[in-house]
Amino acid sequence: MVREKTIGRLSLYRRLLTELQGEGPKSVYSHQLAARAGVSAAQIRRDFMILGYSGSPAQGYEVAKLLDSITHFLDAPESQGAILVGVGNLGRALLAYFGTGRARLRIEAACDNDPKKIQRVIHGCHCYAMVEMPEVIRRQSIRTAIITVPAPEAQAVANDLIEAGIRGILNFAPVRLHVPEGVFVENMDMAVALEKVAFFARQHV
Amino acid sequence: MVREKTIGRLSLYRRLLTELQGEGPKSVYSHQLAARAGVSAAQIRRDFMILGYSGSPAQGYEVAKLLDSITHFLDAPESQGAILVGVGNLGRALLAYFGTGRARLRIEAACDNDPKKIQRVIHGCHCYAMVEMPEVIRRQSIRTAIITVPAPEAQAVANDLIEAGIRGILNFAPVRLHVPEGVFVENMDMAVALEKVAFFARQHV
DNA sequence: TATTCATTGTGATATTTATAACAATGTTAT
DNA sequence: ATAACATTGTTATAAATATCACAATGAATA
Repeated sequence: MVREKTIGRLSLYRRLLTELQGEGPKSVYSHQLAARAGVSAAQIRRDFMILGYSGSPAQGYEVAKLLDSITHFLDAPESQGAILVGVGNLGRALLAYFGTGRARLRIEAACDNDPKKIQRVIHGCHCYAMVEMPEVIRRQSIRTAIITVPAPEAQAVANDLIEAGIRGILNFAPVRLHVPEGVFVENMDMAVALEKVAFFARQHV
Repeated sequence: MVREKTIGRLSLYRRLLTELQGEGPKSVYSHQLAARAGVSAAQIRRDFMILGYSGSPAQGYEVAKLLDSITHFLDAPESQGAILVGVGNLGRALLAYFGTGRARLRIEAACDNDPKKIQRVIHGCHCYAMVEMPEVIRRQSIRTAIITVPAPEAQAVANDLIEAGIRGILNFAPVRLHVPEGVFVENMDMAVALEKVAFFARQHV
């Protein structure tokens, strides 16, 4: 019943609303948020239906209350951690990217099997040895993982992660992971994305 | 008429088929490729309908001919270049990631406004000053761009890129770009992706 | 040669996702 | 007060996407 695309947009709306809040306005209309999000106003109102918060036809939505509603819907009651596996170029870039803030969803640990990285702190995140991974995941009750290892290792890493209790994987390795029922995988396949863009760059002329 | 999702999958199939070719088999059945791609066999056969290449009910698809057909459909007749703007952590990681091979689609140039990076070669890619960007794009007939600049700069960069002739953008900045009709944008919003994974890691229990 | 069989290509159908449309709301202007 | 208006919430509709189902194919076997 929960639409996958809707979840992604709610996350986007939350970020946009947080930015908006910093600019002053206490309330916002669907069409204003729509313009920032690059979606239709109808889409926004439809997405908000699952939140259980209603705006007013005259004032629109109260930014603060809307943010509360989205956060209540999206986030776990307690703060949630993630683990990143594979501290190569891309892994480090992601550690830096996610480093700042995000009280509710942080990368709490990294893993690699390169001795030069193990027990180091990289962009503010402690790097453990691969063998320590299951214990870290269990100790910190982590359910979300980011895979940034080379393609040939990705499936084995995924298996270990799932074995240790991971239930959601953000996969940057250019491989389709085979996972059991109940494990959610989101693929960030950058090679595919770039080829898609190149294709439509020609079509859309 | 060309389905966006289909293009992405064709790109994926091509990569999987190239891997497969290295393993020996000269032909492949839809269900074999489906297993590797993590989609249904029917999905594969349907996607292939736009290629104008038919397999045989007995032999399946000839890998080499299939690869030719996909490449003929996806790629430009001449090789196509891309430009990357923003050589920060993520930008460098992508230069490394896309560095190897890809004869038909290469990152031919990078841009930044940090004097320490300008006129350097980073992961095999020459870094130009931002002011040189339009000229590089025009000279090398580049139509595809990757944006990895900080969020506040992304829209201005996009405007300049489009002005210079870019028609497809792979956007890593956590901002929705406003672009004119005829310009294709693919957002790689990693914060949104991670939150989505975290959400479904809890739901899918 | 006739039969069996797994597979293909594609029309029909289902599901997901997005848009359109509009009554209900409540503020503002008259 | 009342009318005019822009906006909301939601139902109805459309478009995009995925699955199902099966006749047609042609190699392998008998």
